[in-house]
Amino acid sequence: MHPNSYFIEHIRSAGLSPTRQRVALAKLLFQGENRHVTAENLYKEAISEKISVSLATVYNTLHQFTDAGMLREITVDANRSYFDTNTKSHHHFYFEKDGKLGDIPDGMITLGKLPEAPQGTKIKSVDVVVTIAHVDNDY
Amino acid sequence: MHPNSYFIEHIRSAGLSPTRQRVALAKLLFQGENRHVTAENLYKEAISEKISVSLATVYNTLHQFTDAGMLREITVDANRSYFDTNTKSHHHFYFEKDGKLGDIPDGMITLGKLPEAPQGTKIKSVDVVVTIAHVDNDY
DNA sequence: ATACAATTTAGAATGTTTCCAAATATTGAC
DNA sequence: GTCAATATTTGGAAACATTCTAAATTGTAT
Repeated sequence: MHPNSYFIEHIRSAGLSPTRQRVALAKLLFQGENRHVTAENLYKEAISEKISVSLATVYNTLHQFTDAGMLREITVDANRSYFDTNTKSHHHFYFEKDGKLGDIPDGMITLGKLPEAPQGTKIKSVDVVVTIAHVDNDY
Repeated sequence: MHPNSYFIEHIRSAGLSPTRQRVALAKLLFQGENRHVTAENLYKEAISEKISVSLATVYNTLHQFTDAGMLREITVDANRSYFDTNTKSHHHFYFEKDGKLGDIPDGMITLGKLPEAPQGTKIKSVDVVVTIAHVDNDY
């Protein structure tokens, strides 16, 4: 059996052709633990693993995977987009110092009742971000 | 009494000199209702009100006001920073279609117990963003 | 294999934000 | 008020993430 068939299947079932670069990126993203990546750092990782792919393709692929529900886009910082391989609804720590994201285990935050969405609209997402900063010794 | 003395005082008490442009921007921001602005749209508003100020100064001023606790920066979109004149802890709707923010009235969302911040760090903020999208008629 | 369609690519373009060094304004001392 | 010292403002350049574009390459169905 092809060593990549799992990833190829994953991509196919999202309605995308399993191209060389999509398969390679899917391997980086979906083998192993859940991950939080930015386009730039996934691109650098690919390059350092000798995967020949362009930055534009990394952007395209991240968006295609997101549209296909394989990734979830997370907004925690006004200057960068993060993509989370865990698409189940959950919340995030954002460690300002190093720009890293962490998952908040399910159940650790409980949201109360949500307001209704106005007519003709729907709630697309509810995101909770707990931003963690260093303590400044303000004595 | 100087018509701007309220704003001048506000700026002084934040430890900033009340320059022409800071006073003018403070008037736009703090007279009337609470507001959600981006640097770009505050800049355009200032220009259309014949306030002579540069975009760089708008950015500087928004950050200085934020550092001084007069504004709160809100991250809802990966491409733009929003600043909220309401610095009390509260949450937001984000209307994707037109890039506008709305406040979620206090009490409409109740957060359960929060996790502890790791050693040497503290929770800087907890932001809840409810993103509102248009309903696509997927029939 | 071939042909048509989809994807990838490098580089240009865009949009937001920050940086810079020069010009201007503000402040505090007299 | 004037002056010198300091802080602020400014336009333009630079930085950065992201999107766009049109040409080249690859994938797919036959």
